Amino acid sequence: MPKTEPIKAVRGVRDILPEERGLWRVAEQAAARVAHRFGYREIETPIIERRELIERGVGEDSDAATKELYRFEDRGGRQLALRPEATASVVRAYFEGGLNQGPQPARLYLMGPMFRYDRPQKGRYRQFFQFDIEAIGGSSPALDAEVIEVARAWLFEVGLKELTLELNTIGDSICRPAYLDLLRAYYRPFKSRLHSECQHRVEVNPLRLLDCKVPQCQPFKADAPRITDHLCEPCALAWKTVRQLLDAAGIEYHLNPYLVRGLDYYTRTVFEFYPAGSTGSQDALASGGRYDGLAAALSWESTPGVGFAGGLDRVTELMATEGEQVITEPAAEVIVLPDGDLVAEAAEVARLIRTVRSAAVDYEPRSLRAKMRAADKQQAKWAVLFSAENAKQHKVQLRDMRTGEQVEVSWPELPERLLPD
RNA sequence: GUGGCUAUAGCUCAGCAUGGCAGAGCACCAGAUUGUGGAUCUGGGUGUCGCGGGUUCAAAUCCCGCUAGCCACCCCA
Repeated sequence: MPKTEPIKAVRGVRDILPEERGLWRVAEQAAARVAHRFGYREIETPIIERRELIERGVGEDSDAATKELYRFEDRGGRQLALRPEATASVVRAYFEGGLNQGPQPARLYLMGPMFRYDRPQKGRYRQFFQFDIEAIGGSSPALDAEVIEVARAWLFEVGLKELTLELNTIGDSICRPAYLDLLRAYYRPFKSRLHSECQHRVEVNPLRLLDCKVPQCQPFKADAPRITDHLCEPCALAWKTVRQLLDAAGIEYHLNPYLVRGLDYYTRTVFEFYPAGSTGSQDALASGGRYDGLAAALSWESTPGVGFAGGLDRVTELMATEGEQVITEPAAEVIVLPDGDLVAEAAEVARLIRTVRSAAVDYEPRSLRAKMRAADKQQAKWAVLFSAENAKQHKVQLRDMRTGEQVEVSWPELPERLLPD
């Protein structure tokens, strides 16, 4: 048979191997614990959705929709997409599942894979995992602060305490249009001195001018009008309340007037958590904000909401570099090493042991020495070995791998001898 | 989508400038130990040199294309 190229994983995705999986479980369990502590209930939504939901959910002109979306047509000709984030799906499920009829707000959390077709590098994958929190059906600024507190509590819980919280508000549909006009008016005279994309932004999406990182566009930022000076009364009050609540909770934050969301239905609070000292935007561990216009953009009844998405890939990466130690339990506590081809007996012995402890059988046709070495490598706590003679008498040699002590035990005695302390 | 760096054993990497038998350490396998792990010693290379083409008597080495990883952009978790 001609040798052909072995089949590898597709670009930008990866396996979480057993050794690494323990660390992930720590991050996931912390997320679930924190979510429950704040009264959030778990929800799961499909990773495939109608393309429209996704496109309208992330903004049809956004990068996420135009160049990063995994889209495909199914066998029935339906236009589908892999979700690049969870919020639109959760909002859809909130209405479809009747959660809008229950107590408000609905506090929901979700964990799962998201997909974006962008160029892979460390901390950025085409399939990545998010911990997602959404509080839908409530407009209180207290929920904004709560969601930020949940994000922080999670990061704290997994040992990431050196954090920077960037915070801003972007107003709402009442006050933002007027502010955008001011911003446009301010930038128009400089338009020719901006880089090409920003020239376009002046008319189309002036908010994005504020977080442009191209050097030639920087000089104009400092004197640009700030949204915080042009908020309508309700937005100003909400903005003040959020900050007061964060202060009261002892949560430090850094006001960043250049932190924006480029989409119309994002409103008021926006925030991002970074590891302390980080500069790159690709290091964001969690980010979120309020999206009072999203439900309407999806053609559901207008409903406020706020939430965040945290990146499991980046969080576990950081946990590992911060030296988070995860005790890896042995795959099996007891390893049964039969002599020769005493397969049926070995299986029976293992079955008896499994009433009290995990047990695996070494069926490989190799020397006892090799099997012992393998048992040692797997950090088994006990080895159970027996010869044909032992098997006939329903006896085994029970060896404590830590002390090297070895005793002869009859089959019926095994569970008792191996009882967990 | 743009620019740059990289790709040799399971892992970390040397070899490449100046073409000439594919290497080291760790890991792995076997034995010493007459079937009982860890320590030690001995032996074993387990490889389409990322893939495809080109130049050459000869290519891991030089040239071209592709793929993948990493880095900086774009953007995001």
